[in-house]
Order: sequence, then C-alpha cells, then structure tokens
Amino acid sequence: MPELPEVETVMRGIEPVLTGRMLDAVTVHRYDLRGGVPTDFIARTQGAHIRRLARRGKYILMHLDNAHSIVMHLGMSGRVRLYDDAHDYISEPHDHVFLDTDAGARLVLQDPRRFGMLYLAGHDDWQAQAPFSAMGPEPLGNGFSGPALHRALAGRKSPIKTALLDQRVVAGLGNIYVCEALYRAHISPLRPACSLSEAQAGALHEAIVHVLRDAIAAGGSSLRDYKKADGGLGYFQHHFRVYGQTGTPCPSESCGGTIEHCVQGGRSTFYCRQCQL
DNA sequence: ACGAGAACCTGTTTGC
DNA sequence: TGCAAACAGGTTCTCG
Repeated sequence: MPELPEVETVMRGIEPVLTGRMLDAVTVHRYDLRGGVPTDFIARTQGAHIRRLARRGKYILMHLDNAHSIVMHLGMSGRVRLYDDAHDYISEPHDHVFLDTDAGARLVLQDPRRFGMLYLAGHDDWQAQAPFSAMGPEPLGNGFSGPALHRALAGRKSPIKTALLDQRVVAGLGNIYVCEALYRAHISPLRPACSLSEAQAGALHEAIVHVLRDAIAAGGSSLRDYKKADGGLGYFQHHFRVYGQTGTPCPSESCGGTIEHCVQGGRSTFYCRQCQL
C-alpha cells in the first residue's frame, strides 16, 4: 500500500505521540510478518524510551534509548492506527502488534497480507545493514539530483519504470508515484533506463520531487487499505493523472491521447504514449 | 551479473 | 447469483 508519501504521513501522525514516551507494554499477536518478528522483540523493546522517529525510504524507524531501533515496513496492506487512549481501542481483524506508551496511547500495526516487516536494528549501525546499506538517496534530500539520477541509471537496460521501483536507485518510490512522475516528465515507462539524456534525467528528478511533495501535502493516497494514523484519508488519489486512469483522455490540454495500461515486471503501468516519449 | 518471474498472503473486484 | 480468476500501494528469492 504505502509509498514514501503515505509512510511520511503516518510517521508525522505518530511522531508527536510517541517521541519521548516509554514503551509500557508491547504485545505481539502474530510473529509471522515478512521475515518474522524477532522472538525477543518484546524483551528488547518493553520499558525502553523512544528517543526519535525517522523515515528512510518506505521504512519507519523508532530509535530507542537502549541501543535498539525498531524498524517497521507496511508492505502492501499494512496500516497503523493510533489511539490516544488505549481504552478506546477497538479490535479489528489482522491487528498484529500493539505498542502501548506510558502516557496511555496505543499504536496498532494492522496488516491483512502480512507483507509488512517489524524487526530490530542497532541504534548506531542500522544504516550499514540491509536494506539501508544499498538504498538509494532520499528523493527529497540533498543527495538526489538530476545528475545523481542519471548516474544511477547508467548501464541499466531495464525499462525506466522498473528501474525506478528498485529502491537502490532512489528510495521510497512505488508503483503509483513512478507512473505519475514519468507522466509529468513526459518520459515513456518503456524506455531503457540508460537511454535517458542528462536533461531528461533532470526533468525526471524534478517530476519525482514535485509529485512526492504534492502527495505528502495531500496526506498521501487512499485507495484501499491506506488511512492516516488518525483514521483520516489522504486525498492525493484525486490528483492521479495516469494511475488507474485507463481509457480516459490524457489530462494534457493539447495531447488528445488516451491513457493506456500495460504490465511491466508483473506490475501495472499507466501512461500516455502520445506525450510520454 | 543482470533481469524477468515467482513467491509470499488476504481481501476485493471482475468475468464467465 | 455464484464461483473462480485476476488483481492490489512491496520485497526478496530463484532461475535462466
């Protein structure tokens, strides 16, 4: 479900409630998320204070004061629900993990498909561990630029659509925002990644930054599972120009084309072959 | 070494 | 109407 804008929105929603709090009670109803929740997860987190929250790509990190950091990924269907008062908690199917704070709040990790991940990394060396060690730059950070993207795409023969989904090229993009960014940059998803000129990589960089910023400002995109931690909906889905828009006219004024659908690497691609070259 | 495809799951939508 | 197939925001493993 969640790409960078959704994860960022979730993190912003839970950050003020969790920062500085102690994990009073940690409950794990299911350990069989992707990769498995460590068997000692409760022992290593309960009683610790949360120093700081951060996001890297699609991962949320909760840095604790005991040398561990909680690493959370929402997979395809993961959701976080935050109750300011745990007494208000209403059980829902697939509620796998609770984090209860000393201030009485409860964070719930809910994930029907269980593609999500929850594990621990070293507070100081998490960046040196997979997947972070090989992860590309933050698209909204200083390390990401047109030239940097151009370099990352050099030698890649796979379609640019597929390359952008590779978190080693740039962090945080998923199927929606890749389609949307390529449309905004007027670049065909079918083109070999290495065929982009420096100028086109620059345009793509701009498009990625803009679409992500706009999506964060809108609170992400709510399609099926995704909601904000407070239960509210994101509304960027109303701004999709190509994603899920098969058969509708290209939103570009003078284009006159129609949005088409194809499959690349097993994932749906949406684009306009008239104005994406 | 790289890229395509499958696998991992459940829920919802689509099509016969 | 009913059932089966297809599909869904992601990552990771295997195979060619």
